[in-house]
Amino acid sequence: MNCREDEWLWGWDPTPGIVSVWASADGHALLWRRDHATGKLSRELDTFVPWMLLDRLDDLRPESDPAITVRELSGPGSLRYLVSAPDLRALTTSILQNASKRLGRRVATLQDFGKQSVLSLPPDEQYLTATGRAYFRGLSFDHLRRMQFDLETTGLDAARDRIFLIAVRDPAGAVELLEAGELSDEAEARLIRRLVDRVSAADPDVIENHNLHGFDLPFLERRARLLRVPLPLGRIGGGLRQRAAQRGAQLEGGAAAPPRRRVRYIAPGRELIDTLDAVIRHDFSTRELPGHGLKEVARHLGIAGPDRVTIPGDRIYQVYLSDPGRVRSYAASDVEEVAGLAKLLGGAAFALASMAPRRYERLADAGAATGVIDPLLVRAYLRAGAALPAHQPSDGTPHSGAALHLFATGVAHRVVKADVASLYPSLMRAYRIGPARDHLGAMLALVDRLVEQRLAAKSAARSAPPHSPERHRQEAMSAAMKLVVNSAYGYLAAGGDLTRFADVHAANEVTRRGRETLALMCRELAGRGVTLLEADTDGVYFSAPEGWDESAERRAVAEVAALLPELVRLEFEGRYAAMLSHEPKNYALLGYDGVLTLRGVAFRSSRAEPFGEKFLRRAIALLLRGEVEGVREAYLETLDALRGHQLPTRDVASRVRLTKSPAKYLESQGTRKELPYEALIGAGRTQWSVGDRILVYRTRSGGAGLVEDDDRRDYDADHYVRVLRETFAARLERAFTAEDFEAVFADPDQPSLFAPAVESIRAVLTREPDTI
DNA sequence: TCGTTCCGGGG
DNA sequence: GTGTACGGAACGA
Repeated sequence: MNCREDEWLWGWDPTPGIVSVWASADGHALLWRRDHATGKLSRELDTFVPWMLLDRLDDLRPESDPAITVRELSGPGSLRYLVSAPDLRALTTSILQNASKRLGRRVATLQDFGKQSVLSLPPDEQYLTATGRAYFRGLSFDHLRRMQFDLETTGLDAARDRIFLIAVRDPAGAVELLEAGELSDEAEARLIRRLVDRVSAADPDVIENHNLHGFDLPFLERRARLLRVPLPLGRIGGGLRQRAAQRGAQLEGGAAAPPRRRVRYIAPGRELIDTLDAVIRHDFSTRELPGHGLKEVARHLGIAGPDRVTIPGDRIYQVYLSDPGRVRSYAASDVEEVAGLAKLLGGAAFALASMAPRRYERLADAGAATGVIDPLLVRAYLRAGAALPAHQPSDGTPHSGAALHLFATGVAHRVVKADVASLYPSLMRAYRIGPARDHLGAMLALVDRLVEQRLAAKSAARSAPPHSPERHRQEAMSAAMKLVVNSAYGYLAAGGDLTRFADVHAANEVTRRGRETLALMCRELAGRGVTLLEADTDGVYFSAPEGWDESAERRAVAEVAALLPELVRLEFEGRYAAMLSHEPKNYALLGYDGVLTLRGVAFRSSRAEPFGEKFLRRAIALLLRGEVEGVREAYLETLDALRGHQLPTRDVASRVRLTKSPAKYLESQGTRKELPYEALIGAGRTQWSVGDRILVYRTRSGGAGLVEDDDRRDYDADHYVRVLRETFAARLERAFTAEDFEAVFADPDQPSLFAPAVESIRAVLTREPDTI
């Protein structure tokens, strides 16, 4: 760590082992540090001089308070006065008083000045920014003492429902199940006290769960408050504290309270980590997760055990009453999976905490632009002694986006995907596009450094033994760096005055270069004889001419790659036997290994009836293999199965989430009947909770059916036959001429004299008018 | 039908 | 003293 750019990225103070920081406005900072060799935790008190940045000195009276020091920073930025004082609160009060006098109106908080006039960070971030310290130096993820707990409750409403069981996994991996035994205030209070005891005894650095901030902590806090049980989950006294947050617990506060104030909880000395944040962040770049729920994600990532018990959320307490063993197993699996998930996906936040001057838990849920890049830039400017530019309102220039082209629809063969990895940051680097007001060039310097060091981390990960801590560390570092690099563009493009250095003109220049690059790729590929299918932002699908083998495909991509600027790297991303191109961003791919991938809402929708999804998968696989007769057979079989009621009711039902309470639905029932609620009422249910998910279908008698444990098979076959044709078979429309489509999906009950023979039908590819 | 708002997750 | 995801589904005239 010697050069200036490295200090911008990592800070400069080498203090190792920081696992938590708690600083206060009077200049005291408590540090908890873990020794990497012995694993021992130490607590130390440090001091710092609280500071803030101001754009003017009008409201300071240094002559009357000699403890206040002012340093003027260099350069053109308007936040140019670095003001320090031993006590932030006293300084703030004095500034506000003076400002109120000067302006002749009451100025209540620093925020009233507007962020163009003042920058005042929370004490922990002042401390980290000023000292150049950061979390976790010399530690790997496994050095952290991590504890997981998961509440099982009788429902979702903390005002009414109770906690009856808590699964706790200690840092050594032992799982313990705490149970209330009965539904009473005393039993529940005892249960909460036992949880607090376990946390104190294990003394973890980190507490983790899935949706910890959205469910477990707010529920626990509310129950503890109602039962008057103290909740000292942190390492210093007192209960939980709060911070404002975008996602988190909706604060209840009366009906007239300001809407949607959300908070997250803080337990000083520990870091409260929600694996849901890590999942969302991961899916943001991969876009491959089926959902963000713990069970789905654990299954998808191979963390779930084969004997994982699943119970629908609204049945957990009922099941507990009749078969407590199942719920114990369920809850134990939850904390095990959370521990696995936190390690698998949480490494990026861990790595970010060793760069940016913020607490680990803040970096785990922060958006990368305002949450990571901005703190890095603030620290860089202060380190350089340079004044910071203030936020600037938009000049009205609209933001222009990426390109999207659909060149052909229908079925194509020998499909190749080529794309530019990290297109936007590459363009920023290649053409030196950065924020106009960033006079230090810190943003581009950071992006350059991150890209270079990411390559190093990737190669270090590859050469480390699989599953080793070193491999995990390097992979996590690489993921973190990718996250920051890819959000650099988002930082530029952020609307309004959200980010300090936001610059629409620079952002538009990036997208313009992006469109230009994509167009060049498409033209050059087409010029080499391929058929373009679809191009989106940074990548293109094309179909290779008959007779090309993989090396010919690669050669074409490499030739085009050579025409692009240095740093903009076009890569051969994959090749597929066939593709069904339906609409922009909606397509199916059949790999040479036989694996079928469906993309886009047309092919995967959460509400889709299972029989239709199964038909669609089967029909598309056959279609892409050239077996049109098979497609017809699949269609006829599904028709027959529906008409003969051979399919279980579950297969025709849609999964819907309830958004109206019983009372609210009864209010509107007169004006509009809705299938899900009619199904509930028809099944004799008068109580349900908003958020419950149910399976509903349309019955033969035109009513609404609720799928429970039984299988009544009284669904309206004609209705589902129409659904089969109109919503599922219709997804194959582009694959055929209109006449052929009618023949393939003709109803045998309504024979047509002039239909072409299905065995002679071939799928087609149709050029769309889109040109470049 | 179209624009706008809400949601994702947790029991 | 938070952060501008994104794409579908539900809502409200």
